[in-house]
Amino acid sequence: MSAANLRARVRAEMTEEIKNVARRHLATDGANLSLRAVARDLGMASSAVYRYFASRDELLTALIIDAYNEVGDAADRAAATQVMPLGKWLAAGHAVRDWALVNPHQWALIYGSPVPGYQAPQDTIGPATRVILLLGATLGDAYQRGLIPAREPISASFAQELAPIAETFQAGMPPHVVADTLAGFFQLCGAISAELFGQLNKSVDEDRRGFFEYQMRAAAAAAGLS
Amino acid sequence: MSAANLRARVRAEMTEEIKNVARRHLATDGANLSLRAVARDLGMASSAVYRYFASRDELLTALIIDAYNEVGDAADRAAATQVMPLGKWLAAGHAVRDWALVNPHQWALIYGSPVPGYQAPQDTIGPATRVILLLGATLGDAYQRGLIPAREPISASFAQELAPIAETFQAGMPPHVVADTLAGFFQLCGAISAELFGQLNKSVDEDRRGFFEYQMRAAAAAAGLS
DNA sequence: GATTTGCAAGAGCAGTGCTCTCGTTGTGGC
DNA sequence: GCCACAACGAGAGCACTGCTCTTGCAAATC
Repeated sequence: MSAANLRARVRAEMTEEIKNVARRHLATDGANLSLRAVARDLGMASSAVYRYFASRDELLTALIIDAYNEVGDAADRAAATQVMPLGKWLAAGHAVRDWALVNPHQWALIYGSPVPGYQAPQDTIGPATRVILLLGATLGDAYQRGLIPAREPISASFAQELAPIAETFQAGMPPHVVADTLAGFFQLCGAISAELFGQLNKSVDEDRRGFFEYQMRAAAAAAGLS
Repeated sequence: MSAANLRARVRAEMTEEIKNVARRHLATDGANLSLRAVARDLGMASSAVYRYFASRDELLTALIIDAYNEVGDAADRAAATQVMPLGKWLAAGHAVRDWALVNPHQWALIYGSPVPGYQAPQDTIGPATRVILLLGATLGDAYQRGLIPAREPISASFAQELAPIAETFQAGMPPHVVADTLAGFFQLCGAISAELFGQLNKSVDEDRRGFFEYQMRAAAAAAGLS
């Protein structure tokens, strides 16, 4: 029994070890991850790595799923510390940004331009939507609590366009809440990516956190939450 | 004289030809541009390409500068067709998005995650700031025309933080206009990247243009322009 | 016309992802 | 306890990459 588990346990440890080394390489060398270099660091032949990951893409996929879950966990944890929707909204945003600042290359992996030949498999779409679902739930909760004032309804065609996305959120969310959730999420992604990838002027690294919060508050205010 | 120009003219044509083929490869194979493949397509030895570009990075830099200028030209042209600031703002946004939809890989090159070992040289920062400067000029013009209502001033520390960026815009622009310009630009980048890189649900590709305009209008409204 | 310069081609080096084969070693059935 | 079997690691090898160096040729200059 325990002997039977030996192989499985060693395999699980080895898989995790490979991912850890790969993450380290990702942090130093950037996105062009070399499987051979990872194998060298582990003191094993490059062909041996293929016993654990069928290809470089599959290793990248594993890292991507882990990254999505890490940032999703961070956002969930931060939101859980707050009671009011605006507090959850801001806490989640800061949590995502903090995680991105600590793990910039993993952020680039999931929210940057897609890796050249890489095609995201189905396994990734679940973890990928966690943050946006959290934001949607937060705004939806605010709407149900009456914290978001009534607004003239969005045009019918626009509402119909957003319907498939609205289904993945809470039932009964009006289209403008769905739209503002997406807009807020894109603002979040744009702000973090711009800060990370150097679009922002170098001289403003003093209190970027304040400017980030300014934007997240503006996104919440655009939705009617302030 | 004309014979002396022959070399120079052929060289210029060859340089342009290499960039064109490289752009075509970029559009089909993604960001991992192969210099050898480009050379093969041109019917020349790979080593010959190094007479025109010292390295693969230098070729990428040339493509990046061209892309920045292309999107900058498109935004300038679109804004010039409008007279009112909100019209310029929306037209510029749509022009950038339209260009990105036609040239997604070039968009990824300039606004996606940076290429692995690539370090942007000084030559790129000029063309890189054209779009954001246009947006800043548009909001600044609206402010001077009195189209943006007075707002309670931003906190002193926040204003000081934005000062270095404000200097690159028009003189006398209040900090909140600077902040809203940046926020709008990040919203633009986030929305386009999300649309291009598939963050958006596949079912909503019908009228994404409408949702994009919704976001750009919200960004303008956040700045006080509507 | 002689010489210097710009250019293209080829060979070659070190590195990559990935495949195949070949011993070795742990695992489950008898 | 033994044995077939599957999992595993290592090595060689293939086609590819970016880049350098040398060699020969054509154009520009003196």
